Amino acid sequence: MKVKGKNWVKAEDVARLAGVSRSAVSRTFTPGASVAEKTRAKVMHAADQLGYQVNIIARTMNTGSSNFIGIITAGFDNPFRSKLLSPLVNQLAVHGFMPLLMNADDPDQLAPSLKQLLSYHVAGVIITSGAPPLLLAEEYLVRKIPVTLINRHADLAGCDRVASDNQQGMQLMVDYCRQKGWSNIGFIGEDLSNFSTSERYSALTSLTPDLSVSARFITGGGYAAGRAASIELSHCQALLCATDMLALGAMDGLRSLGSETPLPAVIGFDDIPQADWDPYNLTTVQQDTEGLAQQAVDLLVTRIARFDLPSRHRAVPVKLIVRNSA
Amino acid sequence: MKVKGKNWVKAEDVARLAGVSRSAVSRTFTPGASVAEKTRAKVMHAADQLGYQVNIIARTMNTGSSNFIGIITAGFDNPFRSKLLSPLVNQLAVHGFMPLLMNADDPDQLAPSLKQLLSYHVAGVIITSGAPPLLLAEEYLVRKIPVTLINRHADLAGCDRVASDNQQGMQLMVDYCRQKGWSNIGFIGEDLSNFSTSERYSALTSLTPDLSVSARFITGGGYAAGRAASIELSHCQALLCATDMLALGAMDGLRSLGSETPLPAVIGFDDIPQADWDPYNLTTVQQDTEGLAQQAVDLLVTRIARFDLPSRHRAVPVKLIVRNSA
DNA sequence: TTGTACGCGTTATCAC
DNA sequence: GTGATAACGCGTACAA
Repeated sequence: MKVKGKNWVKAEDVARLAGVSRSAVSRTFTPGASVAEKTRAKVMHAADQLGYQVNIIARTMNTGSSNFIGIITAGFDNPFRSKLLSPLVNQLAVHGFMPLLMNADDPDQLAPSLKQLLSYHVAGVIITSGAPPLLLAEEYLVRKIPVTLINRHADLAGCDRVASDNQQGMQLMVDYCRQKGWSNIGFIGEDLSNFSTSERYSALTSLTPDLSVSARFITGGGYAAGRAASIELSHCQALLCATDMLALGAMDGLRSLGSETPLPAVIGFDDIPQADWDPYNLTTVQQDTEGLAQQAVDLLVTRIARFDLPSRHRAVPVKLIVRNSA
Repeated sequence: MKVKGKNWVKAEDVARLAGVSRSAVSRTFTPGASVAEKTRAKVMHAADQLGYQVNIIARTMNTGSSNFIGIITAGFDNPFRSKLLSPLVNQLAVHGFMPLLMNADDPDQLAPSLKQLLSYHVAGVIITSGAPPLLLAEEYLVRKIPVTLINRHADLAGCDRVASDNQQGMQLMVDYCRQKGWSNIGFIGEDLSNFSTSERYSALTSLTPDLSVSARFITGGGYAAGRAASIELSHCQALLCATDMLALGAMDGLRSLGSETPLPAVIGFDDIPQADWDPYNLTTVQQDTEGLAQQAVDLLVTRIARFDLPSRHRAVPVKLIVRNSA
């Protein structure tokens, strides 16, 4: 005798109690199936009584299409990515999808992780900014599994992409600088291999042929990196940072110099919760995380419905939040 | 003709290519099954060639036990919870489990979420501090699905619990205060219905019969809450906070008063990354998130193997990190 | 509208 | 050690 650990209530149990066939139960729980109102009522009553829940595993097996979506991201410790995770999970839930979370902190572990995800027959994959190289994602596209990138470069044909409007964001920053009369500008970014940094930087240079721009790119791109980089750029009038983490570090770096010379203004990008804290009061370009999540899920859902679509790209508008740091 | 979207490679395909039976393929991928080395080699070769991955959905259906673990948490925006999420996901992966992430930000949405999770036939559930009332979790225990709580009260018999050693943490704080000669102490916490706050507060009162302790409990328990509460407690010599977020807010609240009177020392609890930032340099009790995650998963795994176990509780040691705020 | 019968891809069982 | 066969729980074409 097989010892199955659990004794799940199955459709057959409900059918027996309701005095109908098993198919009737199945139809009751299948959206858009045809069941007599009276039968449906009987079934629902019996189901409630037994605490029946459709076994999604079995349903997936049968229909061949799962409602799992892989979310591949790195560094939950990064406040912006955490901030993005919430609406992402919520949006997926709205569409009836269940996220499978994969941590890509360790680049070496990414390949096996992606492989493993495959065996869950995910309906789609969302890859966020922090995650390492995604040549591996090709495996998904070959299998006609949609891949959506958030704030990443579209290294791959056939996958959709949503990103904050970096061009607009830098335009806002530059306009603000001009308005203030700052012409000697510094830029702090992560590695140039980082999509957000490189796109924001190239937007900046294209917008400011007339201004003096000195830039520092620091691997890692966290608080400490910003802190270090700012010290080398203290002669600027304004420091534009590719992320808020860099900006907050920069502010502290500048402050550590003492107040002998006037300190540069600092502008960030993201609007993480910490930007609003007293010691910073950071002026920053706010990313619309709700919007990013909504667009990403929408792209994914439509492509799941129909894989043969041209690659799409959506830019989500950003907003300048003026506080005291600039 | 049924139109299945994908053309997954199945065991049968591998079997055909390898010139063996489907069972041989299954055995090759089933840990601890008996296969001739030569057969295994043939199978592996064919599998690699076709890019075969075991269909976990089908395996789950058959064996009756899934490797899904539900993680129920609220507020990824809380740095401490984000910090905990990483090792949790990693630990689960180590044991071959796949986390299903449920956001419990909206208490009203929690009930349906938990119900839904049930239909994935999760092998177990982890509930973290932020999540709303868990009477609902009883549904799981009735079905013999293990539930492990992290930094929560064990409202329920039969579920395991892991928490930082709050008693020890408060002892460290109090010892430090005595050593410094502070006898007029303030405490800032979230609601008393919050487990961490209430346990830390009662530990504090039991440890300090001889000292004067005034306390403020503020719903929400974030940065703003700490900021507001601190102002009412500025007469104290030391402010002990139930979380780092409260502590950081408290420091800023105190600073906003100007430096007319000497400001109280501030000690936090968590050690989130922001505690180490320049403007704060917060002295705090560090929670061992790796340890919490490891213990939680261990408890879960052992109870999955054997449900009839007495309720267990594990306290994870904490550590005082002395910085400049106290 | 309802019930019967089959198939989804895998693992477990049982003869060989 | 290996291959045939029976489950696992559900959706659905088909016949009634």
